[in-house]
Amino acid sequence: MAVTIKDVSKDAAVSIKTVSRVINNEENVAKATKAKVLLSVKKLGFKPNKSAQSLRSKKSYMLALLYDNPNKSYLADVQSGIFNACKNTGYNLVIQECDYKSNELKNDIVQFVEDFKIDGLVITPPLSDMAEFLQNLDNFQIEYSVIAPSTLNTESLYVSSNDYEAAFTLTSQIIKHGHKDIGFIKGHPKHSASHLRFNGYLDAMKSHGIEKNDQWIKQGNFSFKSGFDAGVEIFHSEKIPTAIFASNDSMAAGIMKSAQMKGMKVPNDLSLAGFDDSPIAHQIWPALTTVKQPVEKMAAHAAKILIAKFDGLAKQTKSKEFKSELIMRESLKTL
Amino acid sequence: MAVTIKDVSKDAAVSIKTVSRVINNEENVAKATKAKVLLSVKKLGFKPNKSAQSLRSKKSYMLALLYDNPNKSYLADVQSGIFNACKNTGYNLVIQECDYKSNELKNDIVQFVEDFKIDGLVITPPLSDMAEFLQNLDNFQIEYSVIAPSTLNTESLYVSSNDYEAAFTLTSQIIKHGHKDIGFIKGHPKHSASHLRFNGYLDAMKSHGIEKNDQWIKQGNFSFKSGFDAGVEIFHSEKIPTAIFASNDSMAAGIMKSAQMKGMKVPNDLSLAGFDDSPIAHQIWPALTTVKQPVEKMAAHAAKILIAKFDGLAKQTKSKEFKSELIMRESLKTL
DNA sequence: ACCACCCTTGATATCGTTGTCAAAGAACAA
DNA sequence: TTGTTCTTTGACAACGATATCAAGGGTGGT
Repeated sequence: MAVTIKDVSKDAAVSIKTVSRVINNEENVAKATKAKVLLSVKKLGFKPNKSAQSLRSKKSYMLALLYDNPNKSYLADVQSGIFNACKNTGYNLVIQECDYKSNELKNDIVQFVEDFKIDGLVITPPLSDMAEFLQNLDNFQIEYSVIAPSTLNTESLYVSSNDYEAAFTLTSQIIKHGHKDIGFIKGHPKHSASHLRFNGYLDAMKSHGIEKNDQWIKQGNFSFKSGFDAGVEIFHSEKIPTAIFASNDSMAAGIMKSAQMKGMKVPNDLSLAGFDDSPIAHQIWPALTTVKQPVEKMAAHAAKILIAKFDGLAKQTKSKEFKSELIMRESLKTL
Repeated sequence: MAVTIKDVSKDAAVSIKTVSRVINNEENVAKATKAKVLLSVKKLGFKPNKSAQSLRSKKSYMLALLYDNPNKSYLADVQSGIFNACKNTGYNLVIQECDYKSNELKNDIVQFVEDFKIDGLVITPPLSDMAEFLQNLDNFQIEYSVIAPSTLNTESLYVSSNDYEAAFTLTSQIIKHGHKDIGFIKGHPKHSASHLRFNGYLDAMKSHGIEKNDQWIKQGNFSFKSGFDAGVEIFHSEKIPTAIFASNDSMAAGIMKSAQMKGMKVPNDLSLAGFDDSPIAHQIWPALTTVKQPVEKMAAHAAKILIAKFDGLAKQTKSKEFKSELIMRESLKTL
């Protein structure tokens, strides 16, 4: 049989309530008592029973990851970040796939949270960009933290990245490599990152005094296929750009495929840049110049600020912006 | 306040124990009583409180996925399969990363299962191939089901795939395309799938009366880099094969990169085949001929047989072998 | 010396289920 | 009819924590 709070209380010669106070870090426990209890806890190897705690305290000690994102590698990184953050905190993670287009989404999620008594949600794009959806969570007093939201509400918990800045820098780099004819593939329109990256590109072009060419700017949706299709279209134009910046690596890989199928050589005939540093970025040849975001760290932090709030340590762990890193690889060539 | 068993018992005018019997599908409840209770359950929207059930019955209603596998897309498929299987069963999934090389692995996992009161484990390669590890779980009476184990113990719960057969078929296809000089890249030696696939290749070669060439057979470990390195080595040989079959897609992509860097064209100068149908297989150009395993279905089934056992329905859901499917794409060309 | 107040502690109720065990009723055999 | 067995049901304890509330002891002010 496992060690219970009762065993500890006997061993430490205090009441069970006192043990409870110690393990919950409550105030008003004499230092000596606390030490005595902690000793017994350690000696007996006591671990509180989650079910009992949960039953009595109405907390589930469960976070849920909400996603509607086909990018497996992104998702895997997010998950792994959250799992690491949960380790040794007593919190656990459950994963919930959603359909951001569903009309029932709002209600489904509220139902889900209530059914499983989820303590808090970690929300990924594009759900993190749906203001009405988040508002609904607020109305039901559901706790959540968002990854890369579009509007930085200072009251809510979030982690963000510097997409605009990174896109600006990368575009500037492309320009510095001598390119002027630079195409752009936009990401999924529901993701705020798409707009941030696009604006970074636009502003970099403008600030270097380079005209954009709308024939080379295509709408994609972050999928390989949308990149491929955009490539096919662009290569049908009368004039072809010397470089294309795609808002993520999958689309850049799609463009590369369409270029190679046309007999064009990357980077000799066409320079390419992506975004995200997904595995695909270095598993194709030539490898993609791209921007690496600390996705795992961001996800971990998103979980941490939630947990900190639950444990009453909100002051220590706050919302935060993370910096991305430019990764120069073979797909970008000096003209 | 949520609806409890007490509310239901009042509404149905029976004791709480009877309600408990109904929701747990126990025997010896009169048909009429059962109907009455189910009606109230539905009417009030009663859902049993997990924590209370768990506390009293000593079950956690949690499965854990054990893995030590760097392949994110494989893992994502496995996860998603298990999640689907868990849906509406009341079971939940937690994920546990392990280090298969660790000496403490055995003890760590036992500890983990006891700490979290995990009801059962779903075990993926290469952990599923470690006989001693599985034996240890048996000793501690920990329930588990394995995905693609090396030795098919009829007593244990497992799902397997026909790796040998698929590798045999694919190799035969390559031969039918006119190739005789066929290289092979072996997978991670600790994965039983590696040996099955290799044997499928060897036997297909033999049965078509084709000599293997050991210079073209390299040891890999399923990683992109190991494929790349193997390619570099092979392309240094005096004679170069006309086709290479890599035990997974990542390695095939690695070979493709090394070939392209050498200026070779795939499939004109070299045909390639992979295994797994990972996303990368169709995100490179030319797209890879490969073998698609129903990973998600397999994982779902692995979870199902576990859950069936817990719910006393072991007879209905049994261990099973799944068939893979050959996917012909551009990377394989007729000589 | 006395009282008020705060800090610390514990006895006991409680969360929402399932387990135990016994009782009531039905069914069957003699 | 009577006793035996089986089916169905319910009263109450128990799981292992936290919540409530009251009591004991120390401190400081008067």
